Parts: sequence; structure tokens; C-alpha cells
Amino acid sequence: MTAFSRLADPAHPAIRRLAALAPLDPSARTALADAALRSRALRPARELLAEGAPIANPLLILNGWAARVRFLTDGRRQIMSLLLPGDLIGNCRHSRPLSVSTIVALSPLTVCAAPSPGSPSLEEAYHVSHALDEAYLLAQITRLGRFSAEERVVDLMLELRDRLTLCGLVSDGGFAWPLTQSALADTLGLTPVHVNRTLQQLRRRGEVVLRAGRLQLTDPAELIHRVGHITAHVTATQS
Amino acid sequence: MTAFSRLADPAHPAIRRLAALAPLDPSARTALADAALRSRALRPARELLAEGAPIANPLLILNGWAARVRFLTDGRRQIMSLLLPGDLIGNCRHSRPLSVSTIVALSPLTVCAAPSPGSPSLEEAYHVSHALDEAYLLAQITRLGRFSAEERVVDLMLELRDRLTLCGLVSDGGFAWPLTQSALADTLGLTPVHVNRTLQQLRRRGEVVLRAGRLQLTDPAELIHRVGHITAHVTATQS
DNA sequence: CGGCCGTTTGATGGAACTCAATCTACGTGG
DNA sequence: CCACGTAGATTGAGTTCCATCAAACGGCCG
Repeated sequence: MTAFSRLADPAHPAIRRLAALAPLDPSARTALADAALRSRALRPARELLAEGAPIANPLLILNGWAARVRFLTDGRRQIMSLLLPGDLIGNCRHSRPLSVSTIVALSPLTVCAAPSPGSPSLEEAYHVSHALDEAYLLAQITRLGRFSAEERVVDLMLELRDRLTLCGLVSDGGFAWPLTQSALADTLGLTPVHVNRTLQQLRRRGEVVLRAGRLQLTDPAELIHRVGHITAHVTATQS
Repeated sequence: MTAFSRLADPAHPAIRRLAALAPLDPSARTALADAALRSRALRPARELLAEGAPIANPLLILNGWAARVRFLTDGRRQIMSLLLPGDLIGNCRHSRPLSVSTIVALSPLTVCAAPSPGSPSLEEAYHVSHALDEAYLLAQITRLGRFSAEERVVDLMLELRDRLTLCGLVSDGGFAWPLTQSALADTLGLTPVHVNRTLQQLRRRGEVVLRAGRLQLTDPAELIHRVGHITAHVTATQS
């Protein structure tokens, strides 16, 4: 199947990410390839885990983007984090985990059950992945708490670029951008209208090129400097 | 010493919290009591862990409040989470952890080294504590992203009340409130001036009583309903 | 073609910020 | 014992950023 052949390829996004977090031994790679055989495809806006539901077993994102969302009683929504290929869902280690948020697909999505870490190298990769998740939550908090609308947009774009670089999904300095302006608004604590205006400013100044579902940052270094963006580092040996 | 006698007391805040997360066996309790013998005291505003510093070993908060802070280059600050008695600092499980945020004391603080989990019951308590930490981060994100100033203040007060209840530090419906309005502003993504005005509204309406370093919520149930506050539950057997 | 989703634009209002000054409580030293 | 300094809380006036409301536009698919 395509799923298998792509996973067997060392260049597959999800594997590339996990291998970048901790060097994977062959048994870990085959475990991942096996797991990917039973992959599941989901349409955008499809819910794949409800808040409060018990977590059967962790999932691994193979392709596409998803989000952890919280719905307020009056219809407001907050996307708490974005989930990209190679990210894990429900990756926690205490005995009776409950989902604390809903997961929705933001694009066509394929997921599989995350193989339980038989090898220490895969376990380490999971742990590092979890630590990175937390770092992204902290970054999200400072974005929402102290950044202006423009800073929020730019900082998030830089974070996504960093993360997609880990799984080799950045080419020519650009990457796929499946987010609607509405989803971006729910992520950044803004209204869709204001997100639109902010994006246009960035476009008019030539700082971002965003069209046809692809995003290019014209001068990433300048943007990093401007918003004081911090790249979450992994302490494990990179690559 | 006082530190010992108070920890030996099963009613000590830090132990009460951990015991509430997972029933602790006697060996876990003595390990905690031993650790508390070597406790360290810190003054308010004292930094106890710098961002980017390697984490020697996890710490346990015995008394007082602390905060995980991020400083921006232009002087803005964001408090990402508050740390209360019984909370752990640097409680993560991958091989080479780096601190991703600075920790500062917000009140007179005593901490000790968190005993490494020899017993499975203590390990479970640590894991649940870590899961709760993450739930609080998610709550913080929705506060900052989608709540108005008043909702933020109320929701945070309710969360702190929940958390302090876990360690038995709520009495007569009220609890110690060491936060300056400035610290509250840095937590909630507001300015001190606006926090002040928001607090006064709540006071004038008689919804909170805040004076002499103590906070009382007049009608918690009503406030919970109003802001749609969600109590992060622990799946482990409570109490 | 027509409906829908996502984007774009305009006009207006309001929540929160900024700047600046005053007030209070408290500790410290002359 | 009082003068002083400082940290935190309070108040006022003016401003800005972002939300709200409303409508139009564009592409895509049935």
C-alpha cells in the first residue's frame, strides 16, 4: 500500500520527525512501519477524539494537520495547539488518562496507532516529543498573553516552519499551509476579520507570500529578530 | 525542625496534594519527609531556576507560591503558570531536560528536592501531577485566547481555589492570596491598571472579598456557571 | 447556474492600553 | 518619633487596537 511504501521510505515526514528527536534503531522503524499499515484517513473538520473521552491508545499523525480545540458554552472556540505529521496524540504516561481536549482534523488527515515503545530509542523519541509539545504550549501562552496580532501571526508561522523542518516538509523556504483564516483566528485568539487584515499587511509589505495553500517567509531571520522568536530546542542529539 | 514536624503531619499541604492524586504508601510518605529535611527557603522575587539551565533534579514546593515566567526582549513578561504547594518543578522524564522557563518565587517559598519515585504509588502521583500541570496550561491558553479581562480573573481565581483545595489550604471558602496586581497582570496578559479596575468591579458587586492577603469568593457556584469554569479532574481515585 | 465556503472590505464601537499623578502602608534610618 | 523612601494600589484622561456588524466578492463543486 501507499502508506507502507511511504513509511518504509526513511524520508517519510512522521519517521523523519521522530528520528530527529532521538536516533531510531531498526526495530523502532519497523514497528512504526507496521503500525502505519493500519492507518486511518479522516476528512477535514472531522472530530477524532472527544473531550473527556478515555484514551484507548496514543495515535501518531502520518499526514495532514489537526488541532486540539476547546469549545466554550457560548460558541467561542480556542485552538490550543496544532498537531503536525510526526506528532503524537494522547502521549501520556499515567494510568487512567482522560482526554482534556477535543481533536479535530484541519486538513485531510491520516493517523495510525502509535506503536508502544518496545525499544528504548522509540521511548526516548516519545518523551522528547512530549517535552516539545509542552514547550509549544508555553510558546502559545506567551503569544496570546503578550503579543500583538501581527506578532502572534508571525511567531506562529515561525514555529510551524521550525516544526515542519523537523519532518522535512519545508522546501524552498516554503511549506503547505492548510489553515483557514478562521482556524488561524481560533488559534491566535483573534477574530477572522482581524486575521485577514493582519495577513494583508504582511503581504503588502512583502514579508510573507501566502497563496494556493502554501506559505513562504521572505526573510525568516528578520522576522525571528523582530518578534524575538525562540526555537524550542531538543537536547537530544539532533539528526 | 519545623519543616520535619509539619511534613510528618499528614495534613501538610504538599503531602496532602500528592496523596490526593494517588494514594501514597508509607515508604512514599517517609521519602517525602526525608526530602523535606533538606528544604531551602527563598525570598519573594528570587529566581530559582533560569531559562535554558539544565535541570539537576526535580523540586517539590513545600510552602508558598512560585511562577514560571518568560521575559521578552523589550521588558514584557508573561507568567505561564503558577506553582503552589505540592507542585513539582522540572518533573519530566526524558534524558536531557532543559528548563524552558524561568522560575521565580512570588511569596516566601520553601522547596526541597523531590524524592525520586522508588515506590510505584509516588511515581503515579508524579505522573498525575504532571498531567494536571498540562491541563492547567490548556486552561491558561483558553483564558488568554478567548476570555475577557473579568472572565480571566474569575476563572483563574476558581482554578487556584480548586488547586488549593487539593492541598487543604482553603478554609471558610477563602485562601491566602499572595499575588500582587502586577503579577496577576503578567499572568492574565493584562496591564496592572486594568487588573485593578477589574478587581474593583468584582469587589463593588460583592462577588469577591480580597483584602489583607486573603481571597474569598462569595458565590463560587455562580461564578463557575458564569465563566463556564471547568475543574480539571484527576482520574485516579480522589481522596 | 446556484449555493457554499472562505476571503475581503467598510464603518463603527468598545475593551483594554498608555501615560501620569496621587494615595496608602510599611519599613528604615536619622 | 518623625522624615523619608519604596512597593503596591488607585484614579483620571486620552488613545489604540481589535471586535463587531454587515455586505460583497471569489472560487469550487454539485
